[in-house]
Amino acid sequence: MSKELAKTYDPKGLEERLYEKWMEKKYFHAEVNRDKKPFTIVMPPPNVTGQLHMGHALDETMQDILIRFKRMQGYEALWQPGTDHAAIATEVKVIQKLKEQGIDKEEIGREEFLKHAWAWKEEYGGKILNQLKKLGASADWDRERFTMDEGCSKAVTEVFVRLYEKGYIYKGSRIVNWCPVCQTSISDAEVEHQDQDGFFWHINYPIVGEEGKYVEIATTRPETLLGDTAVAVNPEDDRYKNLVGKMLKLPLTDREIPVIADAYVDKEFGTGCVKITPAHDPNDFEVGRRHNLPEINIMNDDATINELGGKYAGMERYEARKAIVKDLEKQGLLVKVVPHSHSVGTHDRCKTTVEPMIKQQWFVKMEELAKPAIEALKNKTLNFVPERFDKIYLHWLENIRDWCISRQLWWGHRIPAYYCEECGEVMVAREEPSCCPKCGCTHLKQDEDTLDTWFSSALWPFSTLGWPEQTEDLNYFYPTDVLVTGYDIIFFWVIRMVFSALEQTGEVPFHHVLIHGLVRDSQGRKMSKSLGNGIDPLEVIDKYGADALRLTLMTGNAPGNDMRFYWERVEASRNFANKVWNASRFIMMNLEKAEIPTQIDLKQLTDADKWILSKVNKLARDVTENMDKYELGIAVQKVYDFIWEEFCDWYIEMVKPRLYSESDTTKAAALWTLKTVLTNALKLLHPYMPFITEEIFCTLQSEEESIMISKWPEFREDWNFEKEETAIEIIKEAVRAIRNVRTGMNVPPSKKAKVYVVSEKETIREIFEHGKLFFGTLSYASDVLIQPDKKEIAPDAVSAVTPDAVIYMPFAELVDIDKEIQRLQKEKERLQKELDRVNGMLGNERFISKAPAAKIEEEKAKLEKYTQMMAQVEERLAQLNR
RNA sequence: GGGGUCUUAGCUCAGCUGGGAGAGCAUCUGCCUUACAAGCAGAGGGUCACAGGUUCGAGCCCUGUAGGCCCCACCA
Repeated sequence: MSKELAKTYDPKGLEERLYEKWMEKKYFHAEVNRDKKPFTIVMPPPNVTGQLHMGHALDETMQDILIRFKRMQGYEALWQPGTDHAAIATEVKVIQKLKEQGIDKEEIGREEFLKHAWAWKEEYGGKILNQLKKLGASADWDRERFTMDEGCSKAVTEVFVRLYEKGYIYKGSRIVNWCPVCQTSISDAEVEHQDQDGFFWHINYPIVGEEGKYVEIATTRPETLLGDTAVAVNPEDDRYKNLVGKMLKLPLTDREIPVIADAYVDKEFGTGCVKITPAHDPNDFEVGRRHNLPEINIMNDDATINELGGKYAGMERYEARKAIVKDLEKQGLLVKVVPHSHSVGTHDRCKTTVEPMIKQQWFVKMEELAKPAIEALKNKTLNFVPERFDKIYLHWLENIRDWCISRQLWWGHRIPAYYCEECGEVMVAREEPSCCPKCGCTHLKQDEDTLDTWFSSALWPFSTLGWPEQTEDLNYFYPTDVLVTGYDIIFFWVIRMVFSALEQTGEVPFHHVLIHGLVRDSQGRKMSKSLGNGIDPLEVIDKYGADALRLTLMTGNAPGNDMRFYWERVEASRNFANKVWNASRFIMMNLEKAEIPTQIDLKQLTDADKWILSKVNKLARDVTENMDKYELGIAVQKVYDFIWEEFCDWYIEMVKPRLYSESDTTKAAALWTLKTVLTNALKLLHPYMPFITEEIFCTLQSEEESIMISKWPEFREDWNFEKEETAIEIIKEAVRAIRNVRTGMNVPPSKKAKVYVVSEKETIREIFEHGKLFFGTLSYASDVLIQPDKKEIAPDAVSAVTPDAVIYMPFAELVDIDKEIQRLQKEKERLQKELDRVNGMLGNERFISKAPAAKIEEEKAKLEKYTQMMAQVEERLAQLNR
């Protein structure tokens, strides 16, 4: 009846085949369906030119698990995929490629360059999505989007115009972070602070008209001296009060600058006198604006000194520093040089030291936009998992500064601002205006700048669903349910999506943010290209299969925590896959030999059948609970343990004698149970290991089409068998005790022995009577005798004391009495310790009066159990010592 | 300077709402038992960083200390 499963588990053969089947059958596709509840995840769009790395693998696996889980639960599950144009990263790559061909960006011009960029996108873009498919990602590929496609671009323009009209976007001359290598401004979020060892140069600035008198300042950047327009002191600083208002001769220049008072200056730090360079330091910029100081930009865009730098013009900034220090020294103005470690801002992408520069840029005013985003978290419309990321989110929003959104790049969304070449009028519009509304001329020019790449990704959750149109999709699938991403991207993306969505759609873009950590190498280092320590997920898939990789990434790792990658762990995952495979093969082999009914009266099941059915039933309940709480690692651990231990190591072994017997009347029940439990376990495992579960499921359930659209198991009352569960646990306890004793006495399984189960309690004897068949096999018995007393048992038989029964095994010549006594002594010690603990608790009045009744009952039951066991052990010892 | 996080078996890590310490790998012992040696059956191994506190009871909650990691921050 069943199809045959391949002899050995080979992920390579089946993964590709099954993925194709899923695609063909359109299982990943989601449509508006009012009969179902929607469940939506938007995929963090990987960079078009990106290469799949372990971080993606983890991120996508988590999303796929959630989507598959919800899909099986009957939700209309949409996983919206796409790619990001990754403005700066892509532009840099295209420039590099052109350079290799001897082509210069500036030479070919904007239009031509963009052709190359699009060609690049066509060639490499989407490659990463194909790599995701190898992972098993069940995203709705029919809906694939790109941040620069027509719809997303329209959304970008719309948002820009709206924000501009509301006054939230403005253009201004501000100090921005400038990357001299990439030749563009960057936002604060893109600046990485690095502690660097540097120096404090103490320099004397001569006081004008007071020969031989100086003001000593201290700076870490002497080259910026060329742009100084003041020296500031703290107004409360008594040492310098009389200096305020005086003029200083700026060394190496012919300028004179004033001494001003500003509270920004820290009296305790340095000399208490600060040189003010408004054009090259954010703080100085503020001070400068407060005091109306001139802003002298002394640098070119590539961070060389410009013509305002006099003799230093043309020098690179660090070269200029050296020259200036040397000249100061010559003039005797250099007081001292003190080693000093300070934090330097670098561009996160190219690691170049950022140069603060005053530039005309576009900004988003953040204060008002931040408020609803803060509120959304506080009123729990938005939730981080784990919660500790709340603080990071709030702290950033509460201290937010305006967002510099213009970039001096070509690859990206061009700013929808137009300038009249006649009168200079600025127009921000959805479409290019035909003429200037002010002067009527038609000579208009669009702003040269493009937008920060994150400006478009901030709209991703709704732009991909059709916004600004009020589409059915948007209506149905939005707001999305959960966003899965790494903690490294909260500032760049998560926060910006939240405030953008709240402003544009009036709703949070998602209700939960599931945060994961980094996948590091086996030594705990970040995987990086420069270190060459990265592990290619595709290589792992090639060697062990996508299922093994997915399982590896999901086990032994808590939300938000980093994890290390070990090949050994992949191997362990693969071994588990192999276990599942073989167990399934075994079951199918047996199913082939006999007819089994599709439906069965549960009364026909034996205790063992009911036990495992009850177990898998509870497993479904627990796993669902864990998954609902995003405890994906805990959930899969439970499935793993169930399948390997309970199902394979215990249940299958219990059932074997029934299967092998010609006459056993409960064989059909066993087969039904095997099939049912396996099916349910496979379903619970499916989100984690989609391929192997599908392959087995389809072979096992030939009448069903696919596990991924099968129904997720739910807890059902009629599969709950408490009594049988207890019964089987009692037998398992006995089996373990027997095996333990046998190993301790070096009796191999091949040496069968009679096993006597002694218990005064009829209920216990009944339990063993019911399970006699498999109990005998599991405990290597030649015969099982169940009796109320020790009658007929040889006095030198070896014994094993369990809470419910005492087991005797006459090993005859094998018995070493001394060894047996030793073993029993050890057991006695262990029991005594337990008894002491329980007695300690129960003897504590405060425990009795304060602990919950259930707990007290539990301890009392234990006391009884241990007391009984102790009596048995003691009796046995007395007997042997005789 | 502020915040977060970690410290649990030899290694890497789980441990959900406080109630007798777990997994994988490694080690040791015995097994080719007709699904699986990528396996089976057992074993050893932990004052849960340290010091206090709350509690009948703390790996878990609170405070402090030490060490590691991370993030944020305009001290020139």
